Amino acid sequence: MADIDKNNENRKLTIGDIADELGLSKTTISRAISGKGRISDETKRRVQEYIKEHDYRPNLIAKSLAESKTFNLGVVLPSDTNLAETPFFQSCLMGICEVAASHDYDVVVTTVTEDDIALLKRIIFNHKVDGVILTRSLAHDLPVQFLKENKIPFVVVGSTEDEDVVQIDSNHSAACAELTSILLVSGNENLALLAGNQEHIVNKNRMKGFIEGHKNISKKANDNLIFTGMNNKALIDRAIDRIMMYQVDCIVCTDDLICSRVLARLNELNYSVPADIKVASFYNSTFLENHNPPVTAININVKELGVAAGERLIKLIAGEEEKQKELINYEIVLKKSTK
Amino acid sequence: MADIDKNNENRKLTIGDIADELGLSKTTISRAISGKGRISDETKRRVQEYIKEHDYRPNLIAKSLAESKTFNLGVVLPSDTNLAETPFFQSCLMGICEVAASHDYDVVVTTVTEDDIALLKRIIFNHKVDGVILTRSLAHDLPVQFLKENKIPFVVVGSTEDEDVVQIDSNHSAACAELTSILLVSGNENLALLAGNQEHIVNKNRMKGFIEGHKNISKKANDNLIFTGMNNKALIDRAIDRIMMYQVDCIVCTDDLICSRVLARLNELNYSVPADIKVASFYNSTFLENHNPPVTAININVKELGVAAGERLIKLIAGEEEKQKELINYEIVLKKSTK
DNA sequence: GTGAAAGCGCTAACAG
DNA sequence: CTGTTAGCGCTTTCAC
Repeated sequence: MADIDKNNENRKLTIGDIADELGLSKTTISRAISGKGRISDETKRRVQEYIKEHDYRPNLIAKSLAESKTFNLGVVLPSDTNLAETPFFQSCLMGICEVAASHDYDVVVTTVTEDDIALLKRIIFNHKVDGVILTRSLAHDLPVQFLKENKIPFVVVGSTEDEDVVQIDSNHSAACAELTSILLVSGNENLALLAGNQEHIVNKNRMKGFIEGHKNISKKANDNLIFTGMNNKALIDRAIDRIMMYQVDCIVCTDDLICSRVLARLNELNYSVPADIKVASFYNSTFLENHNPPVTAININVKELGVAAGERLIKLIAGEEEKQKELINYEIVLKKSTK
Repeated sequence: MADIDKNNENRKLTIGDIADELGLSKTTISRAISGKGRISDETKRRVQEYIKEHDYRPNLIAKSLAESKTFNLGVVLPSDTNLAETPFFQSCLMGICEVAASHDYDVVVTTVTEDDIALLKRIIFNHKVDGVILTRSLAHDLPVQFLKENKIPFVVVGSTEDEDVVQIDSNHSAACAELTSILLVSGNENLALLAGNQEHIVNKNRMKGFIEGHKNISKKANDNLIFTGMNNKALIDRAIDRIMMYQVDCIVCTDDLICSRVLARLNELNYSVPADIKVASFYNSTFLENHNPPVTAININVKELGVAAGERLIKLIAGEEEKQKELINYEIVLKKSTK
């Protein structure tokens, strides 16, 4: 008989069970839960009491199917090896998880490389997510192109030239310009820049800031002292050799990874910071803070970036359009490495 | 008429559409796709050809509902702040994503803190995942307790005393014992240990290894030189002051975060490594490799750990039981910091 | 070898 | 204010 099933302790409680138990219809139960549609306070109360008491948990899968919504946000992390070393993505993810949960969403993560977005395609074609957050921005951005083509709501943490794309970023070029100007007016005649992969928009913007920081005080950056594509130890070491042949006062790095190698190399060569040469970074990290001497850098609250991205995506999914670009604050932290 | 709907370009192709189009039943299409049940090679071929041609994507949500399976693995990341700085979790996650995708699973992440597992409860009660991977192991482990009570398949990356729990880890105590012995027999009389939070099983095991490393060569670790709970700068600095009053030859740290602070502090105090004092770490990182001098440490392939965990969980979900504990290899890397 | 029909648990017109 | 009914897209008995 049917009761056998219903009495089975392992069986999860459904909306139908509650309906039977309370002598109501499934619709009414559904309404009591969602609050949609008209329903008397009395029945609503009865239903909600029953739910509390019996610890009912709605089946989100069923809801998903009925509403064609997954209540999942997709987060795309780069799996290009060197990037896994950056705490940036992790902090950002934490922020996203936090907002997601507070809006009753969950987070599905997937990885891509610069030229392989198969795993992103997977979660889209399998209908696993309602929208996507990209955690970096590239010059030739496959994910952006793909998501636009497929009309999937998405936001990017970072900046792009593409005006239709919703972007959440800190104002890297402004921040870098500001720090650069500060360095220049505080007695540093010649700055050298060690910049990362120019395929990454963030690095481009930081370099732009470096150049603007010069312009802002009517100087011109020395092209011979700008090194791009500093992806590995060997390249950085070679750049430093070149730099030390000029009258450079301060080495500026676009990120903490480059900076960390720069500091190690200077140490190896027995140069002392800041006595022999100063060092600053456009991206802060605990390592740079812990370093001796502590390193001047630009601080951004990455988790907040994730939170903002999550909130925007959820609004986008709900169909609420807003301004396309959102900037979060930064902070310039002057430390001993440039004093 | 019904055709209006069917001709709608935006509508996703369903199993029913294919059935109509090919003059077959939904059942047959389903069988052709899954390979389950009897079906003629000819029809199977026809269906698969149609699918390729029209780029059909099955709706996993519907499949989930029908099979009561989500095809999602839950990954629990700690959101206790200091841990976000560790690339460990990120690398581990990359590994999990990789296996997941290769087995047609996706990855849902959540966060917990030492004493708040509300977000883990969320994904379980909402039926968002078929199983869970815990990425750290605590002495008083709320997630483990909760998952056991609710009979959810799960594996932990790390070790626990609880024998029923499926564990994937590297053999920390053995590795640490080995490194400790090596240090002792190569001329270091007195070793000091700076250990992290003992609530984390991994730190306990590393400390155990440190002590065993002494025993193995018939020595005894000096209790006065073992410092636990080294969670912050101030505590570490104070420990170092104490250490420098003894005849310590080498400072051993349980992880790279502690080690990074140790190196910075020694530098501040104008001690030179390895001339004045040697330094080693039980956990390697790019920072320690990039440091000058490079730091002796224990290397483990974290991504591999994630891969193993993912594979085990997928088997567990499929109902395949296996041995409870799995150890992956480690490697001891001797560098200049202890020479 | 194939199909009809029921069902997974929920939502959403449409009636009353 | 509440119930009836159909449906989301797929799987799975059970017949034929």
